[in-house]
Amino acid sequence: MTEAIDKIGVMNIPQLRRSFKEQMHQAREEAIVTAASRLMGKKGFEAMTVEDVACAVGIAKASLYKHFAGKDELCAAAMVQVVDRTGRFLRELPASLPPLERLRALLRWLLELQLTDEMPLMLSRNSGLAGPLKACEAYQAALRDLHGLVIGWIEQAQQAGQINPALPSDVVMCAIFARAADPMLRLLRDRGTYSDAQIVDWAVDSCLSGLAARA
Amino acid sequence: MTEAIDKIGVMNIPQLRRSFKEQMHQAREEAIVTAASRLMGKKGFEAMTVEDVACAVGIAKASLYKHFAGKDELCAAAMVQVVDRTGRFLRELPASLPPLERLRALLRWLLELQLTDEMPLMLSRNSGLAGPLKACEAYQAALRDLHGLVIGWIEQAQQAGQINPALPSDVVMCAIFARAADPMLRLLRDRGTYSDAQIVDWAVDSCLSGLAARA
DNA sequence: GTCTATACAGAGATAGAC
DNA sequence: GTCTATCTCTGTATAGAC
Repeated sequence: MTEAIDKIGVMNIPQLRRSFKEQMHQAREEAIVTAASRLMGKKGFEAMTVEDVACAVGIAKASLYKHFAGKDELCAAAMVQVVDRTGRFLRELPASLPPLERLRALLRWLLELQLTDEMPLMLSRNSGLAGPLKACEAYQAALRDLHGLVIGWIEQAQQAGQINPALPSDVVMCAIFARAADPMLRLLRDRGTYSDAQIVDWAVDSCLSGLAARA
Repeated sequence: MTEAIDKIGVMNIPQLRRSFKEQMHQAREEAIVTAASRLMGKKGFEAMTVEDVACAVGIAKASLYKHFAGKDELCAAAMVQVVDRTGRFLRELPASLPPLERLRALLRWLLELQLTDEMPLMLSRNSGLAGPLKACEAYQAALRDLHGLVIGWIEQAQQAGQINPALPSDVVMCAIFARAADPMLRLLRDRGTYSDAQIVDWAVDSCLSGLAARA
């Protein structure tokens, strides 16, 4: 009996422990990326420091470098995460939702990401992360994936006469994705007169109306 | 005779030389601000260094500090300059131009500033200059001035049934000014498929259509 | 893998001679 | 007012003990 247990132990525990360690490792990495994402959303890529992230997670700066080669890689991982989350959100939309409503849902998602100070999907102009991100294959692939999805909906909405068919579909796509870093939200919020919900409504509405088919 | 000349000399030359010096001083400051403006447009506030600016002007970094107390003040001056230039442009529009066309001209101006890599009128999200700029009275005053002008045109266009009267005029204003830092331009330009002129046309058009009165 | 301590680099700002 | 040389601080990244 004890032999049997020992055997199980010998056979399995090392594997279990290894798996456990890996889970811990991955959990820690996720915590780091999430913290980086939040800080980047609040302060921007340049202003956020690696130390900030380490503090937020509760580890030492040097430990962080065991997980990520540097600030660029860490932030690129954060960008990949937000693109992936967006992709998941889009794929979970009810199958019954018509293309135009999918686009509206995407717009709202992008704007809310920005307003809640999370990592916006789009880098703002002149971000120092733009270069490293161009070289990050994981990011580029995730983005291409999103683009394919969205372009499809746009073309359907154009065929349905809801989106201006005179606009190339990639122009429409850029117009929508650009809202993720639209300064309008901050401008309006800083006025202090309107609620966040109201601001998002206006932004969604004016964007889609601008792309709608004309009479 | 020599006495007379001397007298003129004594009386006027000091004044002339002083005026000359002041002109030089002002010209140098303008050159500095202009260089800062360009560099800030290209690289952004954080990435641009004071040394960059000094090099571009052809002076030493320390000399620059005789003109401006620091980087913040220098960049604030650059922002004031671009706001002032925009104000001049708007006031020079032909008196016959109807309000909606004035707004269109403003939009085009803002977008072209951005595309030509000059200092955009709007800071992009999370710029480190945002704080200092809030404290800069000259900037705030210049901006208020612009706002008053533009709000007036918007209300006229609303009364003429061209701009959606359901939108508060300051919301329309924010929507327009935000285009100055709209990431859409960069996104489209990076695709490499369209000309700058085409891009600006689409951006102007989709923005104004989004704000137009609905059927 | 985590920590403390430190090296290294870049950029803002200043000192002091001319 | 301009210059060269320097200070100082901050932030990325690494060394080395445990």
